[in-house]
Amino acid sequence: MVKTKAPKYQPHDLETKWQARWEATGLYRTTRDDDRPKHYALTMLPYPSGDLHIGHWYAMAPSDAKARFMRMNGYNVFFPIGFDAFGLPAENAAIKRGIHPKKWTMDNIARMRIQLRQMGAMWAWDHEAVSCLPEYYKWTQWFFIKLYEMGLAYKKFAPVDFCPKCNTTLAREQVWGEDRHCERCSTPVVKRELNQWFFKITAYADELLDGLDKIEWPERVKAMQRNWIGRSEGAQVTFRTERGDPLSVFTTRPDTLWGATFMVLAPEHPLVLELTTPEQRQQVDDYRRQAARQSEIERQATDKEKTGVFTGAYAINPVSGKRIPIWIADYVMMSYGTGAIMAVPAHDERDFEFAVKFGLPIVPVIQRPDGAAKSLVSPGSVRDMAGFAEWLTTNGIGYEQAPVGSLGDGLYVTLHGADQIERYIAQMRASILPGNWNEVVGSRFAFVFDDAVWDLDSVEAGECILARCKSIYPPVWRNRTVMEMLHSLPFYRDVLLHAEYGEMINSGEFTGTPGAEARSKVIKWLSEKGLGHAEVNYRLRDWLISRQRYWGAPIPMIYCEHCGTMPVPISDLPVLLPDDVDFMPTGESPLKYNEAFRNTTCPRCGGPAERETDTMDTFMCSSWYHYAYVSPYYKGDVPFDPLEGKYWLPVDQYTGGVEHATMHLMYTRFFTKAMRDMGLVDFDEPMLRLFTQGTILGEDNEKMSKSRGNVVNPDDYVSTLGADTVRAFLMFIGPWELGGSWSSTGIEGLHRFINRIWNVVLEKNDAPTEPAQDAEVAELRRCTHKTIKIVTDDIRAFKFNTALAALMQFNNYLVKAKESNVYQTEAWQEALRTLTLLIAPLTPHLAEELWEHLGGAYSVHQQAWPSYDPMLAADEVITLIVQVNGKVRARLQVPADIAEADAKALALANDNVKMYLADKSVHKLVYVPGKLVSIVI
RNA sequence: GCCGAAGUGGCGGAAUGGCAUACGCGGUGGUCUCAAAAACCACUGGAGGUUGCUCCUUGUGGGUUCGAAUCCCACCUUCGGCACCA
Repeated sequence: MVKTKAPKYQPHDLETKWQARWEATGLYRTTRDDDRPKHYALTMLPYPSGDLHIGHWYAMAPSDAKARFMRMNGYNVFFPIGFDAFGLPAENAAIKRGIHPKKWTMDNIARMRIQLRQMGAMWAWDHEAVSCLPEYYKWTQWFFIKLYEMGLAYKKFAPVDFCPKCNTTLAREQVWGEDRHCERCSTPVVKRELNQWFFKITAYADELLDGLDKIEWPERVKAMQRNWIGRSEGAQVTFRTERGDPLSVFTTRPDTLWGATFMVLAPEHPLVLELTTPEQRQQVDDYRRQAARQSEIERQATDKEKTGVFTGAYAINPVSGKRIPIWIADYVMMSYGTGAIMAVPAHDERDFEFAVKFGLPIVPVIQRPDGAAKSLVSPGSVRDMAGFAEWLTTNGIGYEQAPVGSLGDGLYVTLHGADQIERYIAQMRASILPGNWNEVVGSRFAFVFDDAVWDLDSVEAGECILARCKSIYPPVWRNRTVMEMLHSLPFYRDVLLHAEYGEMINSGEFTGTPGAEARSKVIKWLSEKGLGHAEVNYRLRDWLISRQRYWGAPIPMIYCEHCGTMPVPISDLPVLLPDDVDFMPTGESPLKYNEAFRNTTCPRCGGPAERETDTMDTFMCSSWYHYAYVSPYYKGDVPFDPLEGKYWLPVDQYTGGVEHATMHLMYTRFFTKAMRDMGLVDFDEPMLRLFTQGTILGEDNEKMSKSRGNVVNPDDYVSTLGADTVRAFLMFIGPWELGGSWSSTGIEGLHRFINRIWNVVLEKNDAPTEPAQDAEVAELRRCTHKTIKIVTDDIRAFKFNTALAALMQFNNYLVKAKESNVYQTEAWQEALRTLTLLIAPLTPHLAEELWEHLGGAYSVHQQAWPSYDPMLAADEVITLIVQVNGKVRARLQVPADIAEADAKALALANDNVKMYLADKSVHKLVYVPGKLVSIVI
């Protein structure tokens, strides 16, 4: 057969040609169109770091492919792009190299625009938004003022990380390592208290939580947000100090109130100074000073041993009336709940640890649900050790005989259930020798003496028990509490405390209340008595938006000595960032030293006033950028054109990195809810669907970094293999949500595939000499339509890797079919057109070129997505699997519509199957239509 | 510690109750060439074999089922998030 060589595939020429044509014809310009359903596709706003790296490609190319797919499926697709242009790297470049942040940023954007165009994405460049331009940040400032007017912005003192050597405040990501040192000079950072602006995101905590049920986001991201919001239900209970000051605590376990044997306040708690007795003053002051020096992170290190000091003061437990000591400790955080806790050491691990360390009393008030208890029978403590052991065995009680220190062998007994415990104690009472005791711990805490059984059911009981034990066995003189004594025995440790719900015990009138209703009953009772009420607490904190930096949107607030704090009048926006500032770090905003900026006049009294000199967190800019896109730099009196917004919003499909799960994605949801309450939008959630892609790793399976030297520069591959190859390879690596590693040989393989497509479409064979058989044509069409189905389903579900695998398989089939008589039939032409349309979202330039060669009308990207015909895709012949006792013994080619009886008969008649059946009788025959016959013998 | 994701050939991965290892990379052999590269073709999980076949294999151990990579239980490893949150 004679072949006419196709022109060589020259990706670079072809891609620049089509990019120019797409631009010239305005192919991706987007306008409202009420005849088509709209689809707002969005990929996360890039930061203009300088060069487009492979990570940008990995995030954006598949997102573009999906947007193109939606467009071919009849949607009016809006796929905008812009730049998150404020932020630290620009300012650092200014400090280090003397380039103005604006110039650095705008130069980077200019370079990235060119690189982004090389990707061949369908971006609506006419909607580009750059967040550092005054026309943009005017609206960022507008949002600040609106939030302020709604009471959602407020100012308070809050700590920032500060590097004493660089003399500058640091962002969270600039603080590194366990020892929390400065990213640039490795000096350990210190905390500084500064008066800063916050947004009251906590006002929407419940809505942010509940809204998660309404959006199609990955469960992983929703779980992270739920975790971050950290809603916990419980009660607020008011204790009183002995002097009478109210002292409120938050607890999730009001059912354990009777077991609250002490209280702990955060060292910063305002009541501490008043409560501390003169004798304890010195210790408390020292501890408070030490706690203040530590960073929040240091304080929160879990593995650290508990510390604390006694204030000398006492409180009254409101339910038991008992006098309990008040301590301070840094394991209690001022920022959560009320900054004070009731400590229930018997049912909280932290309180237990604290109580054991400081000799505070521990009383169990909740029954163990598992009924487990332990007892150690010391050598010589019972009348007849062997007989006792025998009694245990005959009563089905488990024990182990092992040495107890150097005293000889004892019995380590494990009990289960109230009945066993009861009988054990009775038996022990009968066996225990005078001058000894035995204890049962766990499900019951009972001390068996020769004349009585004492239960640990109150603080006082504990004291009596301990006193008697000391008189019997002096070596325990050192122990301050019964529990401390028991804790010294490792055998007991796992049954001393539990945090489960269970029947209330030792709790006055509530004793006997079942675990399931304990919490609600106690809360109801507390409310009736006026001692407390149901309460919900959140882990979520308000959003700190002040940055002591130059390169950000100035916070539009004015401080007047006479009129106080007030927002800049809307008509005066934007508050322009001055160009002429000194960036040298001082630990404060460079704007503070710009007199022309700082000094202003009061909009109310006209007198001299000062501007706020801090700028805003860049997460502010990115909280509303998807609204800006619909009409960038809008000139009206709201941030975006309401008509455009009404048509395009909200975002239908968002894609981006999972690293934004709790910051950006939480802030933008908060913004949308606030915007709804301002009357700007009529929906609750900004992004209906979210897909989070994984990370692209270096060839060595490690995160790409300059120091590792495993960074891949996409430009190198774009110039040689072409953008289409890079795009398609990134999509082929593996499931998009899992990320994957770069492979320089893998991308060659993809390039080969693209070349094979090129050749199968463009290389001309001689016409076949014989006409094609019907069966051959049917098979070709079956393959075509099956491929349409797979590729459609896979791209819709972001499974680009398997979509490409299906296309490779289809192409491999076409390479063979080309040598047969189906070549140049109508079915052949259908196959080539289909192949071209199916690859259009993945490799847009290649598809456009091939489409032109096939005689299709410009542009391939405006064509309808091919539909598949299930009748054509259906198999005529299937492989019927025959199993004998679950093992495959034969594969039969049978008509797809074979009758059950025929299939079974064929299976049983197969020679290999017969060998396994031999003379045995068939016990069961399973038939799955179209799949298999399973024979059980 | 809690929450989440993942574990399959030499490698990336496919298959979510019915042929394990699709597709690609790598490897081996071949065609073409003076030669090489490229391209193309064939083979490629392991072990055995009487080669028109068998056994083993999806992190480990159990279970459910005619049948399990897939469902259930327990455990191990890796990665991500949160972490003294009362």
